[in-house]
Formats: sequence, C-alpha cells, structure tokens
Amino acid sequence: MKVHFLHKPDIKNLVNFIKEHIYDSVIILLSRCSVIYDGRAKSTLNEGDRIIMIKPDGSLLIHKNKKREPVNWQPSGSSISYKIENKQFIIRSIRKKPREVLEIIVYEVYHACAFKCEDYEELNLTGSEGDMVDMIFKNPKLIEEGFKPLSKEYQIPTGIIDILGKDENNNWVILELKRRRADLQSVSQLKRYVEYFKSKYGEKRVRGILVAPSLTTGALNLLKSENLEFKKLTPPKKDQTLSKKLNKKHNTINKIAILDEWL
Amino acid sequence: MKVHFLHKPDIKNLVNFIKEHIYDSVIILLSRCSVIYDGRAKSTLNEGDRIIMIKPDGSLLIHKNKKREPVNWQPSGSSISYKIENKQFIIRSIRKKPREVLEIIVYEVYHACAFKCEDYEELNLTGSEGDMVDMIFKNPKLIEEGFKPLSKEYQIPTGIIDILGKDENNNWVILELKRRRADLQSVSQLKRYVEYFKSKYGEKRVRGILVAPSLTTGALNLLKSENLEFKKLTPPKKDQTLSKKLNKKHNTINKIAILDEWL
DNA sequence: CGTGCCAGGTGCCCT
DNA sequence: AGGGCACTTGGCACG
Repeated sequence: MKVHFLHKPDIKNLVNFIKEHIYDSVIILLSRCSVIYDGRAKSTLNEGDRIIMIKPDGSLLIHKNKKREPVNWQPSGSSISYKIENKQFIIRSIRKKPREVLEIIVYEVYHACAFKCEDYEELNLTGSEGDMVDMIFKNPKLIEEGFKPLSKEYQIPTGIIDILGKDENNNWVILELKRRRADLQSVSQLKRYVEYFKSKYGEKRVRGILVAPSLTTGALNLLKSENLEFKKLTPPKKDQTLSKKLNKKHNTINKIAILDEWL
Repeated sequence: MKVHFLHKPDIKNLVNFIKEHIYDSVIILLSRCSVIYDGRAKSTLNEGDRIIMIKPDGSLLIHKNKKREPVNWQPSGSSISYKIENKQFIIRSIRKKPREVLEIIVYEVYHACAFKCEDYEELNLTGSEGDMVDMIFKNPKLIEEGFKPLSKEYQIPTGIIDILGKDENNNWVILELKRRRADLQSVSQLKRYVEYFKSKYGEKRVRGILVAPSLTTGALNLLKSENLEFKKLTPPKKDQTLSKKLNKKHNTINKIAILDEWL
C-alpha cells in the first residue's frame, strides 16, 4: 500500500499511525499547531494551520500557506520523538550537532497521510557553474585568444580559484565564474585571490577576470577601480536527452489529442 | 470544511478537485511523476514517487523522500495551469520574471488533499544579526571601552556597513557583524568597506572590526594579514514571552500527567 | 570533522 | 525593478 491516511483522527489513532510509519514513509499532517525552536537561533510561532512533513531521513518541515520556504524545519539526520500531553500531540525533533530542538504542539490534526515514497531517480541539472567551467576548458578562447586554462578549483590560503590559467603573454590569469549576475561579493572574491597571487608573483604578472552573464552597477564600478576585468559569458544548458524525449512525446501526443487545453 | 481529499482519484475527479481548490487551499498530491524545468537553469527528473505541494500564493514544491530542500520548485507569484493529456495529468507552472517553466507529468495520484490553511500568526525569531546590532547600540562597550556607534546600515558605494562608529581616539570604526562563525567572505566584506573609508579619510584613521562568535582558520589568517580586528560576540536570544508561557504550561502539565513519555 | 563556496538559492529591505 | 545582503541558509566536495 502506497498511502495510508486518517481523516480527523483521534489522538490515539494518530499516535499509532505515526508509530507505524515514521522513518519509513513520508508523513504529512494537516494540522493546527504552534511551534517552538531553540538552536542556532530561537523562535516561536503561535497557533495556526500548517502542514507538517516528516521524511524518513529525519528531516522535518513546517509549512505555512505561503512561500517556498518552511517557517520552521529541521534538516535530515534529526531524530523525532512524540508524546501525548493534556490531549495535545507533541512532536519533538532533536538535531545533535549543532544542538537544536524543535517542538510542535499539535492542537488538532485535520488529516494525516503516510506515503511510501519510492524514488530511484536523481535530478539531472544543467546550466550551473560547473558547466561554465567545462565549456571554458573545452573552448578557452571564449575567455580570450591565447588563454590557457591550467587548473580548476586551485586552492590557495585565501580560498579556491575557479579556474587558474595563463594568457598569451604568460601572465597569470585568475577567473572567477558566476552563473548569474555578478555582484560586489563576486568582485571581492576575485580580488582576494588576485591579491594573494600578486603578493607571490608581483603586481604586473597577474590578471583577474570576472566571468558572468552580467554585472550589478556596484560590481562594475568596483571592478574598474580595482583594475579587474569582466568577460560576459552565460552558463550553457546542455542538451538533455530525457528532456528531448519528453518534449517529443509531448508534441506527438498533442497531435493526437488536439482538444486538450490548458486550464 | 478544513480538508477535502481524494484517495486514488481517477483523472476526471482529480481535475475537478484541483479546479475547485487551487489558489484557495494548499493542495498536496502524493504522486508518481516526472518533472521538467527550464528557466535560470534546466533540469529533468525521471519518474518516481514525490510529494507535490501547491500553495494559494502560486508557490509550488516538489519533494523527494529525503532532505529539507525540494527537488524542484516554483516561488510564489507563479501561475499554475493543468490539463489532461493521454490519460496523464500535466501541471505547468510559469514564472514571469525571470521566465521559468516547470512541468510535472503526473502518472498517478495515490492521494490528494486540499487544506484551507488559515494562519494569522507570524514567526517570532531572535538570535539574528539584527539582535546583535541592537545589543551593541544599547551597550557599545561590548565592542570596546569608548566605542561610539553612529549609524547602522550605512551605505557607501561598495556596500552597506552594518555599524559605523568612532573609537575613543576619534578613529572611524567599521563593524561587520556575523551571527555565526565568520569566514573568508566576511573578512573580504569588511575589507571592502574599510578600503573605501581609508581612501576617503586616510590609512591611519580607519579601523575594521569583525564581530562574530568565532572565526574560521582562513578568516583569522586573512584578518591578521590585513590588520583588521576581531571581537568575539554571540548574538543574543531575547526572552520570548510566548516561549516562556508555552514552556511553563508545558511544565505544569508535566506535573499533572507524569506518565507521559517520549516515544 | 572543519573550510570554502555554489545555489534555479529565497526572502527582506532599501533606493 | 535593481542592488546589496542575511539566512536556524542547505548542500556538496575536498583536505
């Protein structure tokens, strides 16, 4: 059975339900609750309707009716316990390191379900910084004619250089890549690497290039005043076989079932 | 009615269910699905069991059985459409800016619920950077004897200074606060502000202090080599009335119902 | 483990 | 709308 559920369960049935499915299924509670959290920070949340999700890996999410982010949570690896107290159901999640305690006072559960969530597929994502790195190593002249990339993720005391290379005049070239619009922080990061290299190899022999699809105004100003350079480059989205397949299927079906309309 | 649900719905009932509750209730689908996303990046996710959550504000989450983070999502403000295609249910979410399209091919819905999620309470959180700012303004000698904070969030061309002040010798003092262990990036940030101030007021008249509970090794090294300073300070967790109340209640109840045990 | 840093980061606040 | 940045950031990869 994929899904078990209880509608408006009494507290006894709820406890048994949790006991049966915890650490095995994803448990979802549509509930009225309040939340206390104490850990890296500390928070309280008064009584209201929320969705509680408890995953088999110990992660716990409490969602409000808005936004992508949970209002409270505990990451995977946390351990769950629960008890009845004065006819209220209390869920406690404890994270060991750093020590964080989350406590949910559940006043009412409108609906509970447990989902034996079987999933053997991983996300296949493209268009990230790593794809930019690959692209530049395959085709270095995207940076400039004569650019020779030497190593990626090159470690120095002040951080990790995305791509280290040399230009046609044998100057060191430090690339800092950003998959999205680069900001002040990106410039500071590049500057930090360049300054270390300059202290080692001399002012004249080191260049720093920020590689990104665009720049904020502040970043551009700082970049110029620091004699750093900018190269416009957008992260590539690789052709994904599956994506194509699904889209094709999609299109084929469209021809057959023309009447289908988006609602 | 707080919660409506369908167990193992056929596709027609499912469509009506969605039509009835979308943009009004939080809809949760326990489903087998695949996902295509194209926007800032691009991804595919093959068939598997996942939890789909659609909130009234247009945010959409697709959760696997692990981790705190959704595997795919769309933030609030996105618009949802859906249709039947070859006996499969397809959900499409479109975000306008930046343009991002998410498409879920739903092969099977094991269970669907819609939750009229009424919530008038906001999270009350303490222990954040803002609390550190307040603490320092209330008690400036936490930084050092004679420190005078002058303004918070002081804007300069290269960013925003957390706290700007003067020391007892009338030097400018720039504080960069971190609520958690400070890293290389924190030092770079402070350095960026300090360098702007030095270029305006001269080398000798400007100090930079990183204020945080601790430092990474790399950050400490960089800080020292840049003649910046460190002041150990941990963000305060304010006494939260509600938290106390709940804990007290909790304790009182414990005395009454001693037999309750954590499971 | 700590260090460093990317992320489709998200969300908040300010101009 | 763009900028700057905090976040209980989470998550990953590497030493």
